[in-house]
Amino acid sequence: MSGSGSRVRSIDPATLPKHFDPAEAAARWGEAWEKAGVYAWDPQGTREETFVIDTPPPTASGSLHMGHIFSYVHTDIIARQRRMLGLNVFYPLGWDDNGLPTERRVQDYFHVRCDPTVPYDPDLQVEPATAKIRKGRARLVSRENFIALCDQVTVMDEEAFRDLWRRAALSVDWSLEYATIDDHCRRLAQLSFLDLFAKGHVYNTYAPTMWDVDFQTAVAQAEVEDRDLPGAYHRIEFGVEDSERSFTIATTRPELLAACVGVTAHPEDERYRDIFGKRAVTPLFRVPVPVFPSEMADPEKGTGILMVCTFGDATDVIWWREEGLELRQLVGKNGRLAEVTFGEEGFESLDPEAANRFYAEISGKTVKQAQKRMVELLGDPDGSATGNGAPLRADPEAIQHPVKFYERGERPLEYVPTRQWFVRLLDKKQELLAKGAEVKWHPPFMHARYADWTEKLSLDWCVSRQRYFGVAIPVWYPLDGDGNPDHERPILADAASLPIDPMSTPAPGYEESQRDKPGGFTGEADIFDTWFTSSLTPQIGSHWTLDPDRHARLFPTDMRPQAHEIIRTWAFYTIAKAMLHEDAIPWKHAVVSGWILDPDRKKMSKSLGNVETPLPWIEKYGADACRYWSGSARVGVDTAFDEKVLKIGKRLVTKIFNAGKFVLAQEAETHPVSAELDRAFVAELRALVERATAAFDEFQFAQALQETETFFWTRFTDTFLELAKGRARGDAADAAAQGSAVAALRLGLSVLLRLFAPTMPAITEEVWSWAFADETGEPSIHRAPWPSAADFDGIAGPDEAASLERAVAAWTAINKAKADAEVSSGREVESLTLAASADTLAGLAPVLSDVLAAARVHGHTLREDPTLEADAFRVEDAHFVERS
RNA sequence: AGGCACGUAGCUCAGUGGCUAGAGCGCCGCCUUGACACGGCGGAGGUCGGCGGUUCAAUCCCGCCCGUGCCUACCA
Repeated sequence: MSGSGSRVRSIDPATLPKHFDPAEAAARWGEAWEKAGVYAWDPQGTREETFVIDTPPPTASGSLHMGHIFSYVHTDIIARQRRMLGLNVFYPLGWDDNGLPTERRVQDYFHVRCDPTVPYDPDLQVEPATAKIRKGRARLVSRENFIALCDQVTVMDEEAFRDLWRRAALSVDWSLEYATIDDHCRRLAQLSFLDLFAKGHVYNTYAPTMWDVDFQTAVAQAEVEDRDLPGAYHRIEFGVEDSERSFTIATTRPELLAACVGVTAHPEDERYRDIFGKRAVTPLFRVPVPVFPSEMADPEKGTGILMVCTFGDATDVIWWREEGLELRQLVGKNGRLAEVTFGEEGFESLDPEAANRFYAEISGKTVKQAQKRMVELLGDPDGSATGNGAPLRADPEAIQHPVKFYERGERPLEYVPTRQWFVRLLDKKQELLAKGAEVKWHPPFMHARYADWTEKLSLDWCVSRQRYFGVAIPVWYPLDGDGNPDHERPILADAASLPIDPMSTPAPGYEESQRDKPGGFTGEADIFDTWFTSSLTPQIGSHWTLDPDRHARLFPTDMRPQAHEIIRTWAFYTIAKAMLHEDAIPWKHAVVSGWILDPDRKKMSKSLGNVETPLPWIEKYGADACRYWSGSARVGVDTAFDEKVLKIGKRLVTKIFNAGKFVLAQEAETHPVSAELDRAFVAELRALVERATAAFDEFQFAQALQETETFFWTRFTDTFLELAKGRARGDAADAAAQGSAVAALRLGLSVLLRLFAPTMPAITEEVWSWAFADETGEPSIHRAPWPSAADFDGIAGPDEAASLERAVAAWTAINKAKADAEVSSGREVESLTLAASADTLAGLAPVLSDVLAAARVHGHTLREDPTLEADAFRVEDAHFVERS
């Protein structure tokens, strides 16, 4: 165990810059990492040695904020730690660019609207819209041109995101980049549809569906949100056919009176029992409608009796279906009241002439306009069905009530009967719940969000959208002799032909010339819900059905990072897809990040105007400091944005830089760790590694960081380093003692750098490169082995576990004496007396010289004082050297 | 209205059935020290949201309440 004359010294501090420049280092290392392929996934790795991340594909809508940094850095920290564990990390990044967010951004950016009836213009050039252009009417462009503009904008937006990810030092493997609109993803999504069709999990049907009148598309349950809006109960008197009887219903949607197809009340409601089975007569339109009892009617609400319309709400749809009521659809796809004629089939009236006169007043109006006019009309006694005067029996009673909106929409959803494709899920709730329970959620309570949503699911998944920028549904329909499509017998695309667009490719067995001709075919114009594609991200990465070998290596994935507000969409649909396709779970762990809140604890979002854009912060504090901020927030916990944390991160980076500089500048003979103080430090270090590793195993990166950071400051730089400093510099004559100190300091630095590396990749790589890269043969710390027992091989434990603690206590006591005397803690001490219990003094002996050196004490006396508690020290009779 | 989470120092957050409840920032005092003034040392500051209960012992477990946030439900 001799140094045999070999010496260590790695750097001359004079050659290093005084301060660390994070921006310069980040740029330099970013380039080096990419060049060296540090983050490359090895396609030959087995499933066991591979760690697969199902990265969320961001919507590159052009708005970047700290929330993006926050959650993606969480994932990156895990990725880097798993890579250091020796795992073959599969860490792709995709872009979820299809769907409405992109369409909306394109509409705004160019001030255009898609109109499928406009012919394609191959030479179309559109400049970004100016404020002046936006004042005019939007330019109408063809479907093909619109899609091309979407492609153009997504490429541009993705560049901004890609730059941010690089600046944040995300260790993604860019060779695995994909976009949900690219050929591979379109192919996968269409293959998914074919598989679901073959297994009987999809169907198309004509039914009332939630419809956004602005975007003019169907939407799924998961995309619907309630908003509290002011409304009003309108009390309207109805008559009863062949009777003097009348009753008053209460409704918030008087504009749908002409769509009334029934009246209902609770079966036990004494007030209305006599008219069940009779026909009520609506005012104004004089339409007879059945009165029926229903358990769903609440006697406490309104007047206890209500009109059923096609369609005012979800309950109307149920009544309509269960009671087999007429369909009188008034609200059209554009949100305006359709033109109808009373007296014709489906719109029977006891007085068609009056009905049509009244209806003419609201026909073609928007729902809102129609309501206003309707209230006026209801004030007209001529409209009464009973002869009791104006049908509106009271002033409207203002209420506040929840109204369903498409989450991105501006006007309430309407139920409009349309033909849509659905994935059948309602009959599989139990299986979906079982699959959700198989996934390990972090934090565990996030599982409740999934289970809650799944249990309360009330509609199958509507996957068709009447939009343009997205993945086409790969079907056609044969046309009969009259040109009517047969939706019951869709023609499916051949799997080998995917991806295809049925609007530009003819159906198999047909010629393009037969498109939309009687006896020919028609293409499905709808596209898929964007979640239909993004729910396949695990399979997109694994090349499901296309490359079985790769699929076996990558599916199911290990980790799905995501935000909690999209558990009901992305997480739910991904679980559903994996189950329907392969009866599998898509990932073993779902790691759910919290939100970034502004200092007022409001969610940071574009619509609230409280977003912090990340680039200025990266420039001010450096990527490592921003990552430190992200990495200090625990999984699943909402976190307020706080600049103070960035400052702390930057301070830590500086401290690592300086500590590294000091440790690696020490020159000594090579010796093993042998001194008591050093062994005590190494024992603590070993325990730290165990705690940090255990935390990472459970995806608790914040805990690992906090443990490491606390240890770094309080056990390493502020204490051990200070206590061992003198010996390391060679103040003691003993070369072995000096070598031990240097070896322990270097081991401490090496281990701490590696523990910090996942969170702060640039500074740790920088310091690593000064010495350890060559020594270990690991050119990048990000491929270096994660600290483990192997790092401490051959180092004996301390004689007493508390040696370091005791040394610190004695040193602190001397420092306090200096503080009390208002002298610098660096002041030399001529002499002092150190009092402590006999046992404590005995325990201090092996580390005493380090304490005295650190405190710069020249002469000392030890005094036994049995009144002092264990490991308590008192400094007496201190005489300080006068400053020269 | 149900469910979930949260409520700890001025601020941002850790933490645990048991010594005297912690960190950083901020504040006060001292120290230009030899890796680091982008630093060091010392200090003040808390009825751990409230009320009950279980326990030898509760900030932690249980119940109720108050407050905050989120998810879900609620269009007559």
